[in-house]
Amino acid sequence: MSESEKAGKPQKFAAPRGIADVLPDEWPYWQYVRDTAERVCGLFGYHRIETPTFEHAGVYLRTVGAGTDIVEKEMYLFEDRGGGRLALRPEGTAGVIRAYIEHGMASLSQPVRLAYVSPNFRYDRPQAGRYRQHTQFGVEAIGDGDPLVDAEVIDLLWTFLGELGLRDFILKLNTIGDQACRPAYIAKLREYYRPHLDAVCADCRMRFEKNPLRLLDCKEERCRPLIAGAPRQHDFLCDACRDHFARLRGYLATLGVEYTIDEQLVRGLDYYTRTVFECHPRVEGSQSSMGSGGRYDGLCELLGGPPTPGIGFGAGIERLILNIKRQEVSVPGATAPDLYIAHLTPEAATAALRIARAVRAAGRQAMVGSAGKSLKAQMRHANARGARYVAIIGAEEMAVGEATLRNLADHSERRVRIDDLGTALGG
RNA sequence: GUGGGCGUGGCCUAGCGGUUAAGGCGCCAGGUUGUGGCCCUGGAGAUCGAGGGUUCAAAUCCCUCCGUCCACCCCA
Repeated sequence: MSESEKAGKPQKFAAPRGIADVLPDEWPYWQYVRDTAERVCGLFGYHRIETPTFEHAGVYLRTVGAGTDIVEKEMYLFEDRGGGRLALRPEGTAGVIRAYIEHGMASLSQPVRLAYVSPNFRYDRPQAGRYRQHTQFGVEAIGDGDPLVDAEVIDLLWTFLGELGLRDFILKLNTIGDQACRPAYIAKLREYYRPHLDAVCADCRMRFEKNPLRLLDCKEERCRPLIAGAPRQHDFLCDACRDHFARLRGYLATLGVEYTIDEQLVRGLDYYTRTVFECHPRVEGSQSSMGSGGRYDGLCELLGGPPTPGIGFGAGIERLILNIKRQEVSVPGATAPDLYIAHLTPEAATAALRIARAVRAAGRQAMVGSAGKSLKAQMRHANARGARYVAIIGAEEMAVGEATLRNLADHSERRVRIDDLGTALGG
């Protein structure tokens, strides 16, 4: 029991750590990003899918990877009352693949093109652009392993960022091989590192065991020389992977997508194969990634489905908004009332209600003033809300069935029949 | 998980040991009888994050906890 409860006062609550409210002032940014995502998905023919906020824990435990931070320390795991082991969604892809398998989407024409905007949960330490609940716009193209689809998905992300009005972003691209060639490379990498394990940082010793690919992007100064001399993944790619990557690069060149090959780029989830990519501003800040993803050709099988290739990306809306603000992209603001109805008597209040309904029926935003407030107060309110017109209705107007219609921009006033207000606002 | 900064009315900030904690924004109300934006006046609103300690005296110093922000890590 808290101190305040002992004192008999109700406890005050704050949102849980790392969980943010989106307040009305922020909403225009959200709406802008969501609308843009929806529009671009429409252009590419990606259809919306909505999977549940929680799944059987195994959906993530089996796919994301045993050594990953997500599984090891970030998942929100809980039991329901029936004893089922569940997990709040930590990432978007696994649940979509589960739905793909469960609903037999393999029998649709492939690839199945899906898109979603949904909250993800990770128990991580919050900081700028990092939350315990964040919202991802994600896209998945499932059932076609050709690099043409890789190019399409990357183009979708690229187009999306461009449509958002973001500038100066670039694409980092890499291939991390597949089940055929990656094991051999990892063995080679381990062989190379093994004699030097006492020279590298503690994190790298752990990476050596759990996620050797990550050895390559350690930022510790002492680990750098070793990285420089490490065997390169690209030298170990099988012919199929090499060809896949080469064709993808050709497609991207055609599209004019500006990218840099980053052999250090690996992903935090184990299921990725071949293509991995990440978009970020040319001038990198922390947490500035604007979207990243990759191919996951073995994922479907991990969830008991047929062998099915797939590729997708996720983009964090909070971070996109961070970048939108940093780049001062202008977004459409909140809407304002077309008509604010100020009323001065109880009878006028009733009329105001009727007028508001008529105006709204004509497709325009109407707001009724607060009862019992002075005209001055209502005018101030109308102005603060950015109303275009104010209809003033007092005893004088009521007597003749009219309203005084004031244009707040040019201060002009005229009398309008109350019944005509719905249409009197013009264009 | 590691390191650092910060916690004063809804928001931003002043005060950094000594009378009733100050200002700005916002909110509310007035500035003649029914009229906004600027301006003026007034008002509401703070147990100075919480607990403990030092002191005659603490928002101000010390400790603990909590929260928050930033960075590392990781990632969206």
